[in-house]
Amino acid sequence: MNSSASTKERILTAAELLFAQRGFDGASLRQLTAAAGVNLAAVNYHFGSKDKLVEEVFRRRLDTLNAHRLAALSKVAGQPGTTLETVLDAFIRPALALSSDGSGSLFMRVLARAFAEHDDHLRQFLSENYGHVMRQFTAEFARLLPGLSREELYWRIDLVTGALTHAMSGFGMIQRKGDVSEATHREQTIAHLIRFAVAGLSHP
Amino acid sequence: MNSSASTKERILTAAELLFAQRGFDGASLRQLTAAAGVNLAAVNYHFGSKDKLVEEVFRRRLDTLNAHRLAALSKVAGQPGTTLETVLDAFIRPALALSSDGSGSLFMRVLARAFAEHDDHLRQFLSENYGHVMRQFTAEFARLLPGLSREELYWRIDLVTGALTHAMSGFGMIQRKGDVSEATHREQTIAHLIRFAVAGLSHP
DNA sequence: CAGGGAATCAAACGATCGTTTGAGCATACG
DNA sequence: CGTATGCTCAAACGATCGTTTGATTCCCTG
Repeated sequence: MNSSASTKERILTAAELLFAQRGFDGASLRQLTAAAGVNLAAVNYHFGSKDKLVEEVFRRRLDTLNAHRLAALSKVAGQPGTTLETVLDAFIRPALALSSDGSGSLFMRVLARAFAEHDDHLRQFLSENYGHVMRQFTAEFARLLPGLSREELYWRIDLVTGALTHAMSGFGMIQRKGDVSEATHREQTIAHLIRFAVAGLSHP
Repeated sequence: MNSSASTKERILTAAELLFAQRGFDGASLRQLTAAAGVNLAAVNYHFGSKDKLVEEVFRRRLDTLNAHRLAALSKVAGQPGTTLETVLDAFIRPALALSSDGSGSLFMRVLARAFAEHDDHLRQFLSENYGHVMRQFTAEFARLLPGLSREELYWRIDLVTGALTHAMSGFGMIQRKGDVSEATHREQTIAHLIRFAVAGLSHP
């Protein structure tokens, strides 16, 4: 573990890794603090409790990830030339950039876990703090797909979200062919996901 | 809890509910046996260990679910009039029938959990025992989509699987409009999922 | 009716969990 | 220099975990 970073940062990085590997319950504070090279009591000292640590793991990544998403969305939302592709790009690209980062490459896996676990407390935390992001994207999808009923739109967004979350949680796991660069691979993946999402959202 | 069923059956039913609600680690054998109305030691007596119980929870549902899927697939696979829709129907309909059963309505949620948790032991168990099912469906998809490369096909199947797993894990949660019957609602959902999957698999 | 294997039971096992404690250390400020 | 303040540390807390034990009850069969 990086011994130059601060204790809080080392704990967050080790927690992200272990939460991705073993889940929130499965990763103990003793494994976690040992991997981070800090004392066991450091978690409760710096974060208050294990639950607060979990929230902070999400906050560290989602604050900037969703800020990037909204920044990209604001550049295209409501504009005349905007298409489904450009809106989906605003949603997908920041997530895959984070996954390619090396630093945050495991976070999408953690997010997929929280997505599958129907834990009420965690869902409420995510909804309260980041629900407005999905709401803004949904509004733009509704504008670009005027033929769909509200119910039909929610259905399709739910399905697309499930597919993207699942796919992005595995990004970085699959070995890419040696003759393409990381950037090229990412662009191809983004194109894949966008085409799939467009087909799922806009089929007749 | 149903006190007329056998102890093993009562344990499996209570385990399915609690695994869906709290996860495999989160549900303790004490909560589980209390909910089932059986003694704490009954789990280790009848199943050997908690891990074996988890496997049995999957086996009880997946044996019949996948048998139904393969039976439906064998009726259409390779036939001249077969389309993507009929193959997807063979895959989706048995799962939603199980979800509508009342008895097994929570199992798809458990399956979605196992899907998100990248637990090696559980994945190996599922792959060894039920991997041939997805292999047969994949072969039929490949036959119906000759224009796609193997890599492209795997990509799309992975995305569709993620979407369907996510959607079916929430089936039964959403309140349906009061004027449609359970059967009608299920048919509409199947139609929804099939159309989405067809669009995701076959877009140009 | 008697005997015996299957099933259930309360109780306890050692291990591990998240959390708390209080002493010890460092660094900065008067 | 003395002393606050922020942080780290080993150790222990009570609770809960999965599992095991040995006695007891149940039920079928001869």
